[in-house]
Amino acid sequence: MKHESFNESTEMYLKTIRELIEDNEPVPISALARRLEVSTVSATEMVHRLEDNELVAHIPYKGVRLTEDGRHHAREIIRSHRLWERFLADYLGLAWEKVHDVACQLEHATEDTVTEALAKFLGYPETCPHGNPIPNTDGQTKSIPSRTLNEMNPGESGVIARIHPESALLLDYLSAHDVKPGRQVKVEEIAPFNGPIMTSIAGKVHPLGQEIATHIFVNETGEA
Amino acid sequence: MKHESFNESTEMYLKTIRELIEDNEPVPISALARRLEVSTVSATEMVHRLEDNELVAHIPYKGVRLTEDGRHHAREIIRSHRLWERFLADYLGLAWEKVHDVACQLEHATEDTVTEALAKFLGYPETCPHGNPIPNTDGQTKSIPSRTLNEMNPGESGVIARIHPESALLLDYLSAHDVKPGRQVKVEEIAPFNGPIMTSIAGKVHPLGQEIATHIFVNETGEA
DNA sequence: GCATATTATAAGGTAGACCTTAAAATTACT
DNA sequence: AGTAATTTTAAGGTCTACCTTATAATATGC
Repeated sequence: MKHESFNESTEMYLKTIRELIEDNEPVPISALARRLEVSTVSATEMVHRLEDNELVAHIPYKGVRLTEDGRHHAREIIRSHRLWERFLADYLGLAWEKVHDVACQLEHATEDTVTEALAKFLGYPETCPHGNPIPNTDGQTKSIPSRTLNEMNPGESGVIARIHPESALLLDYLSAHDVKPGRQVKVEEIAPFNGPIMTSIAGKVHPLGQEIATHIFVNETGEA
Repeated sequence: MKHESFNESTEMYLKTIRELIEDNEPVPISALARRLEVSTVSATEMVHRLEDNELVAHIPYKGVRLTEDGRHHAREIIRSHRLWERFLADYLGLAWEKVHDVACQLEHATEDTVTEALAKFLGYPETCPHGNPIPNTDGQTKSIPSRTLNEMNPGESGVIARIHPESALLLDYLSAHDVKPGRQVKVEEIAPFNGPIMTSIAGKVHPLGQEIATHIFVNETGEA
């Protein structure tokens, strides 16, 4: 396992690929490009560079997979990111919805030894403030069994477990509507034609769009 | 006072210029280039870019001065750097000689609001672990009245106050020889022809080169 | 005052990470 | 099987921050 350090772009791609992986399917370059807000041509170019560095494997017309090396680096970046988020929220008192952006900068400025020291200082927390698991050094990520809000049916309720993937815009919106891990949520009604999901959170009713709902993971507690 | 954010190169130049200022004299581009380890041509190009952004004023054949804006940014970076050093040393337990390099990365990933929160968390420390003053928000930097070791005469002694400017190589060397702020130091003898300065620190005799000595600031406590 | 440094400018080049437009290859749908 | 959509490749461009080599301008020391 090499311990090279890569630049910010490389790290962003690796991290994003890992965030977009679902069921071990290769991640389409178009999905990558969308998330990173670059053209597909640029993303393709970059994927070639990542291939040269043996960080990803590209299956034409299918997508990219992380190599062992790539997975390792992605994990370290995500680990660093989520640990910094904990620090920023718990020790510096920065707002829940702001820590993500700051951690996005800090994650690239942190080598493994520092990440380790930070983890120790924080007492090896298991999740970031948005509920996402902090991978440990040996690659174990505590999987959280939960469904996304858009998969739930009217009448079902649960507890918000995590927001994923995060973005400043999303977190700002959710924060303003009091949607945070730990909150009890109930699906009241789903409007037709992919309309908003009417949810009640802390006594109030919030209409949440379908796309937003895919970012909200809920631990079900039963029907009501 | 604008609150733009600049890239790492820009910040490194501003910081370096501020570190090289002495007696308000303009900093020669050659000195800048040497410290940043780039060619004088590259440094000149970059200085032109900084001029375009109104961060520095260049006096041909003399050197560069920071503008009001440039000074402000340089101060914020140095503030952030030294606060991170305190955090890394005091809370994460990283080695005295290692924190500089790590802080060099973190400083560029930190916006002013985070620097503020960090300062508060740390209890507004006045110096970094290497003894350098942490500038406060309104531009005040506690000046430390001290001489560099190479200006001292045989027989004089004092307490090491600060190491400046810092670099990984220098700090590693000094750490290995137990040269740190707080240590009592006495100049025993100065070898001729710019030879080493024989100093006694904590009972042991250390020969220190002239160049290294210019980085060691001492508060005199009298002669002996 | 003149030769020697030092400093500045000019010219041409590289690498990384983007961009656009356009054409070719492949996959997916009916 | 054929068309439409997606994906990839190609070509040409931009910007930043570097590089080298070479020449011009200014300073400094004797």
